[in-house]
Amino acid sequence: MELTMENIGNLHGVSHSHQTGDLMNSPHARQSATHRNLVSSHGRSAMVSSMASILDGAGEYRTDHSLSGPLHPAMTMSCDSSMSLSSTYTTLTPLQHHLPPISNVSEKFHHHPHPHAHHHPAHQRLAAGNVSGSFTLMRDDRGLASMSNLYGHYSKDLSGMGQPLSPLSNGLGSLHNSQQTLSAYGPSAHLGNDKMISTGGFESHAAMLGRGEEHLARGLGGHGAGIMSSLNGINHHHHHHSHTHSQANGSVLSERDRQAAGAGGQGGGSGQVEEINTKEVAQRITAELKRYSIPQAIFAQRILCRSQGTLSDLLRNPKPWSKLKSGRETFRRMWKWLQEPEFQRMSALRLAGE
DNA sequence: TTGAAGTCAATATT
DNA sequence: AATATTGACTTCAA
Repeated sequence: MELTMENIGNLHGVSHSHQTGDLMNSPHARQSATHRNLVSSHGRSAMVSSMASILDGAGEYRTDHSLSGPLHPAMTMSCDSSMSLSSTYTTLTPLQHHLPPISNVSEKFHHHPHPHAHHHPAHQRLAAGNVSGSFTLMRDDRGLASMSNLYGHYSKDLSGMGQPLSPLSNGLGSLHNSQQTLSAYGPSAHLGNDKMISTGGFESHAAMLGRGEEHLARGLGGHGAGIMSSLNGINHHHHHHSHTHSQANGSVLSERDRQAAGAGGQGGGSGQVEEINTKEVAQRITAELKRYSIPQAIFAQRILCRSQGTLSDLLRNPKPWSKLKSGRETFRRMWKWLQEPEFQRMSALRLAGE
């Protein structure tokens, strides 16, 4: 999917070279010539295999993409290059399907066509049928719960919240989500920037699209303050960076970009073409990782398909969107992850790693 | 050819 | 154990 987005994004910009570039980048292609290549390859194979299982007929799919065009969803697929070919039908799949308009929530799960029913696909299934709000929450909860099994640490967070399970806990669970929302607050203040994809304006869209979670959390706003403070705290603490970024704030982006957005704009936009407030995303990712005790290495590898060192650097010294080239893809992934409901995030972490 | 952007893998720190 | 830093290396665009 992301490819799709990428392509679209790049369209107005440069030509094909770009998209291919991205594709090539992530995988192993990079340092091919070197000896390292060998080394990297091993990790690669693992990924590939897992991917294959996820996408079941991956191989076929590629060749035959025309058929499955619409179905392969924006799901949590990991890195891999399989889609390079799929770029064909790019324009059509707006990534929208990712956020089904309420009624079709169940569809979402289709994408998860994994052949092996091995684990506990159960929770997903259950979750499916429902529509917005409250149900979404339920799903989340389940997701988390299941996750906790896999990752010991996750549970800790839950316990910390004080309410393991119970209907109410659902509410709370999503609540802590709100931290994201709150962050929206922060940046806007700093940057005074409006058009970033960051939580602000975008969020409403998301909500409209049927993504109950976020707006819901937002509604609860009350504690936002508390969380907020924590974020800010982080900011302040880290004053020690020796880096000389001209852009301490990070994101001063452009006014003119929005035209681009508008142009491409179709309302649906789950926002792929938009610019991302890298600083904010970095903060939020950092916060989430901490919250769930997800090590950078895991996140980097499974969600971003990057190394721990890379992630660490991106998190600490995010470059402004306007200065990014292919590196945008990485931030898009982070952003996308942030946009997903808990259970999906977790499953993504899980899937890529098995 | 050169330089910037991105990464990785190894290594240093915490 | 997790995160931070760094040197090497590729790719892309002047």
